[in-house]
Amino acid sequence: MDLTDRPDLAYDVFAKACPSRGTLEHVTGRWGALTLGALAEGSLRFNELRRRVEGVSEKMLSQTLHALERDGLVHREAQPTNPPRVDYELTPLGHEVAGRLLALIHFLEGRMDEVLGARERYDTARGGR
Amino acid sequence: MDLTDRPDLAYDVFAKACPSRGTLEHVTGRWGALTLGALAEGSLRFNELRRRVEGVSEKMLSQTLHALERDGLVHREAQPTNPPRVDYELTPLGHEVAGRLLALIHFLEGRMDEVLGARERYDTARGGR
DNA sequence: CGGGATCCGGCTTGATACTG
DNA sequence: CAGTATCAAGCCGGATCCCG
Repeated sequence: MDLTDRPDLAYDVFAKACPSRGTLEHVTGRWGALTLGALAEGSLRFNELRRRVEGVSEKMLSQTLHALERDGLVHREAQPTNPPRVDYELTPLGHEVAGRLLALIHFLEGRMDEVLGARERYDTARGGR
Repeated sequence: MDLTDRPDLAYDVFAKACPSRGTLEHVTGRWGALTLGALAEGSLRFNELRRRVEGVSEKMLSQTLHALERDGLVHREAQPTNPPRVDYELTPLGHEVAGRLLALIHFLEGRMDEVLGARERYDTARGGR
């Protein structure tokens, strides 16, 4: 596949002003990737997500969920009970995206020893500085 | 697959302090993803990369390449000629990562009309604000 | 519980200039 | 060509307070 020769492609992520670049960043961003990964198992409530995605703040989780909902990858289901209950789940499109994302994540997790080995070699080669 | 039940997994990206999270960010980050995508076609020189990845600054490209090289995903081949010539290419591990990344990118590019449609619906539903 | 609004410090980013 | 150094700006992200 030749990436330089796709004249028919409407949304080329390599183009500066293309909206696909923005969506890619929502999906692969620091919290977007982990949020999608967490929701791939099934629907979760706000604080369940917060616990699953270690280190995320309320603010960033909220922000991330809004972006993903706006892009049509996540569905928000609010029940007007008291206390309120809100469930987040992937849309069909979100599931397809999450599947490809998890393929990448799981591959990386399985090869981390190679990555860590490369890091050590790189660091010792370039001396302690 | 149940992500909550992987007790044997050494590098769980959902864990806060896990090095896999850092590597995932190098790979999926704003410039990391595009750099790996560009190199998936074949080796490129510094300024070729800079032109291919629209909008990246010299500094960020340099920084991105260092991180990817350190993680063992990119190989740097410098020839001590004058003027200097440096080629960057993916390692075998880098190719596997880039393949999975491109699967995600191409999928998103092909579904951008759905995403854009969802955005419009979201925006008009929530009034002009 | 499920968020929104605000403040604020610091890391990241992007120009610009400089070097080999 | 292939970068590094420097610096100002701004956006990200955390903390906090608030509300329904």
